[in-house]
Amino acid sequence: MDVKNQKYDHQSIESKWQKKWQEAKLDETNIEKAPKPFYNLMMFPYPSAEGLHVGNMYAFTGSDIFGRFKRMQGHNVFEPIGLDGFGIHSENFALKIGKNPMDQAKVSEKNYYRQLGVIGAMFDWSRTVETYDPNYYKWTQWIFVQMFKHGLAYRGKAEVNWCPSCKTVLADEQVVDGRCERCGNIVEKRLLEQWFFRITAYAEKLLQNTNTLNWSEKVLVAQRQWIGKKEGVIIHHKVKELDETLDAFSAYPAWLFADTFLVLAPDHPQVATLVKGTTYENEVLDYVKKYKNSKKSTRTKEDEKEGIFTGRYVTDPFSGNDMPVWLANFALMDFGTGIIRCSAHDPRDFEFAQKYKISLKEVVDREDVKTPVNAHENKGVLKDSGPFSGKSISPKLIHEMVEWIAEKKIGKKEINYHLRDWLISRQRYWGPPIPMIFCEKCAKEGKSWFTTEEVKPYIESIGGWPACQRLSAAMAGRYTVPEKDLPLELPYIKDYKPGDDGIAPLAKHKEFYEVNCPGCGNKARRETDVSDTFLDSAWYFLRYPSVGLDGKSSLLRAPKGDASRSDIAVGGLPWNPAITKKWLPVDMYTGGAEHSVLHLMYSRFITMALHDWGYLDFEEPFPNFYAHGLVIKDGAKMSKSKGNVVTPDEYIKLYGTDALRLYLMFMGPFDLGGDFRDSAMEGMSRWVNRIWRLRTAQTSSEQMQRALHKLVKKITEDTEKRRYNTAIAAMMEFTNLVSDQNGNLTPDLLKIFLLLLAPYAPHIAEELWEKNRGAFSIHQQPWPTFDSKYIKENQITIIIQVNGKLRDTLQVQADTGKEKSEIEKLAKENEKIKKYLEGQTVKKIIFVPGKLMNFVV
RNA sequence: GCGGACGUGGCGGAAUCUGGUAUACGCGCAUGCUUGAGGUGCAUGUCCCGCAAGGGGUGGAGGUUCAACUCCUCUCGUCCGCACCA
Repeated sequence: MDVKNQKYDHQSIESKWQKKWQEAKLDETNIEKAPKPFYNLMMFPYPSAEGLHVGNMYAFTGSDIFGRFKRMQGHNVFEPIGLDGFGIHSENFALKIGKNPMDQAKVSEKNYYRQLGVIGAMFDWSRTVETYDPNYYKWTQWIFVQMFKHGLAYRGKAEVNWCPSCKTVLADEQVVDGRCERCGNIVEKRLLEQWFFRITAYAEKLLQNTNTLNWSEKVLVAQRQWIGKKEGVIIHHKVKELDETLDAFSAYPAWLFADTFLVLAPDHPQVATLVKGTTYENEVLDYVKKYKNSKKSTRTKEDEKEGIFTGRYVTDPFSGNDMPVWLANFALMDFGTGIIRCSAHDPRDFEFAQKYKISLKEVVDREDVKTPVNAHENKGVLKDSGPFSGKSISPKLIHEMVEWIAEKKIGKKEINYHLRDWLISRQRYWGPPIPMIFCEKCAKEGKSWFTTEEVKPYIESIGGWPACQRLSAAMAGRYTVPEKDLPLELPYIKDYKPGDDGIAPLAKHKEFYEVNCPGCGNKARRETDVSDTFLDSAWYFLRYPSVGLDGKSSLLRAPKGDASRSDIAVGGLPWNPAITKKWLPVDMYTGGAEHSVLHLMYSRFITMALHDWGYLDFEEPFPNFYAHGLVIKDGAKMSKSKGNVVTPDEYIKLYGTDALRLYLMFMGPFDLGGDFRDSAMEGMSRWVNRIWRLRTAQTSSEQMQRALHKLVKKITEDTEKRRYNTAIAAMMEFTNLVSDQNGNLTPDLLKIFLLLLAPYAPHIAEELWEKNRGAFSIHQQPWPTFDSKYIKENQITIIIQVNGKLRDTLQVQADTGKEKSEIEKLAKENEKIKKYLEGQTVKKIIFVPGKLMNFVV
């Protein structure tokens, strides 16, 4: 017998079915009519390389198996795909290969979509989203406009990362330990005026809602950590000989009695006032100049301990003593008030005090600081071990201290968040131009969009006139590009490279930025920065179900104008409200934990804002989120520099899509990732061929029937919980059994097995389904059910232990296994057991019906 | 420093949620068969010590329990996130 002829020809069979499925529009969801919508979403890829990475395929396969499973369970599954191709990732790749990002986008799109087309996922190709499509970013700009109109977008000064060698602005993610990811040079900070989104306004809601989300725990923890809520107090300090108050923040109020000096951040706005006219003035200002805006990453160890006395003292409201005021660069303007009360408790403060010979207080026992009064009387300095105490102070004591402090009017309660406002502007080319206009004339006259007639409908939503006037003053001269003029298209330019001066490429194009002011009609200047790529991906899930419903969808794959769809035309919104109500929020979201903080936080923020403005009826876009693991290669992280990046293409060609899908899912638990090894890949290819060679017979043994029903139960449970690795192992066990029994399997039973296999290996399942006269398509069949009468064993194994150690097992009828006396009799007759019980007194017998008996002697 | 996850054969990993036959499934390896050879395919074996009977064994030390990979305490180690955070 020639085995070669029996080899599964994956290439022709897989492409045959891919074509048939496409022709049958098997994966195109009837968005309008679906009775049981299930929105199965996965994070769309950002093209930052030639093509798809095996890590992408890993994520998509894990998500797709779930989608296919849900479809067979009777849900109308919508599984969309698109490209997050606008922004810095794609731009950097284009720059690297010396191409215009706009040209490269088309090449990448073709490549990615070709690859995504052969990974066996049930993508609905009639509704793709590309973030660089003007019909998409029209609405990204629309969101920016709404943000501005609702007072959530503002201008402010901010530091940006600047690499002096690459002569470019870098995103935070591109700065690793203070150095440029690409060239290794130390990154500088430059203070520039930027656009921000006021995400901090939602800090509390973003935090509170984490309790309602069904997400992987580690992602929720990361989100809470990122928001970083800290409750504490602000203590007011009167400066001696000056009419000035210094406010310091503390999260550990039990220490406050121990503090002996104050430290300000070098860039604190009150520094100049403090030192004005003192003998220390010049020295301090030199210090400020040196350390202003310096971050840990750009400083040396010695710098960290540098400080300077301001020549001023404040009165400690707790003790009435004088406290010297110092400047030191370990105080950050970013946190709290930029002023620290310092004591011997903190190792950093302690070292600083030692160096500059600042007096400290004695340390007393923890027992003395159990209440605010105790703490006060003892001038309570905590002692745990040596001069430094841990920060483990009970929340109850903190609460009492805060109340006490508020009562004595020494300070006030304060909640501090680590979350910062979202810096949204980029001095780059490849992104949606920020749809704003600045008019100098209007600015001088104090006019802005907030003073126009158009503003009235929005007044209420931003809290009435006072808020509006405040915004008006801060936003003088600012107008949005009129909504009817959106999209504000990104022009094709030749000088798209980021400038060595930190100026956006579009700022060199008069024809782009010269516009008339929407307010006064005079010459004004259009914004030339583009928005952050995270804004593009913060709302794409809202778009997918509505793609095509406005008749002018995605550039490349727009459904041809369909008159029957005119009744649900979108009109003035990025999405169709009825469709959105039907399909959102997303039923299941799958993605990597690595960028789950930023992307998921921003998406939640945008959704909450849209909800508050009345555009959406839900606050949380992803009630269910599953974080998958990372694929590594031969024990090491995949990276271009190591040259160990696996591309799905070669493996699909060699072993087939199904084998690769199965292998990826078999490597390890889906939430933990796995190690990609070529030899193991071959093993999976062998199994696919074994499935191909499975033979059927006229009859099946009862054992086979039982095994199959158990398998149905196992695969159903494992797939639901996404334990794909153990599900595949169970299927392997089943095929091993079939081989052992020489193909003792009827076609009907084989077909049930194929149904279980279908979500995992869609092509071979379909082919074998057809060969066994199953009706097209296997993927539209209902998920099989099991009969519990086949699950119950009639022969069971009873474990016999002596003192908890396994000594023998008994094979008995299921009924017998429940009878204690019966089992005891059998066990005591057992030769092996007899040996262990001989000459011993049985003190106790533990019996678990149907499972085990344990003799305690 | 704070927070989280994890630690099981030569390797990836099962069993941990719900305490009850530790190492399922796969890789690798070994031997044999098939084959002109390589490959493929098939069969058998594969935690450790021991001829066997038996004994030991899930990073380490304790504890709870009739029984612990599983639960608890401590400890060591690895990985991830946050961090001059007051």
